Amino acid sequence: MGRAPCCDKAKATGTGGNWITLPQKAGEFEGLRRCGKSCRLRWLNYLRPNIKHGEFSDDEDKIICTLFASIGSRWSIIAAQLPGRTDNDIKNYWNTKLKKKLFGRAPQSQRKPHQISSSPSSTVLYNCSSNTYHTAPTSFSCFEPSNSSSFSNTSASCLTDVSILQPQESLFGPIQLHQLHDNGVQMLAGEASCRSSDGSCSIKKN
DNA sequence: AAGTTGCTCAACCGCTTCTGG
DNA sequence: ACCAGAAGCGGTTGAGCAACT
Repeated sequence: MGRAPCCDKAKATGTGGNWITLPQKAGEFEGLRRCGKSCRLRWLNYLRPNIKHGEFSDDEDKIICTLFASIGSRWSIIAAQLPGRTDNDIKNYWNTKLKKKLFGRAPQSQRKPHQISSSPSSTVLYNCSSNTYHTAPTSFSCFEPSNSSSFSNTSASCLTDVSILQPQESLFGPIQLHQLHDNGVQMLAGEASCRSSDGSCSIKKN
């Protein structure tokens, strides 16, 4: 009954069984005291082959920021765009480093442990020319993958001054991209969308 | 050297989603 | 349509370590 065990799909990568029965089997040999859920998590986040450990690259930063701006804290979807990174990894990276990088930090005396002082704004702006991130009151910036329509291409380049408007209402529907000109005029520059089925995102430039 | 504070990240927890009976 | 049970997901915690005083 129920969903097919994820291990059926994962046999090729080594779990080879049912997460619920795995700790029982392991316990027979090593006295392992873990529930199946913990085993699954440990496998997914740490033991799985091809997991990348270590520093995130600038490209990965950009992709995380862009996807967070457009779909929010859907870490599994964001992780799907970053081969070798896990949702837990990205979540931790966002909470401990990237958020500070984006939103700045309050004086240490005002902070409690494990707390980010400034509440995350729903908007993120990336300045292509200075290669920096900052908050913006009404718009998002986004990146355009250099030569494909998929974010799986990590060598993203900028669409200068392009903003995604009304992101909250457009989680998976098409999001209009507007280009801001020096004289303040906004021109429709393209459309971005994410598919809820597989979490892939794409940008179509006009 | 000892105590305090802050940071990182693996793991936990509880809720949601999915799927076959 | 409903239920049961398993996986999936995201928020949160806390141990261990580093930096600072």
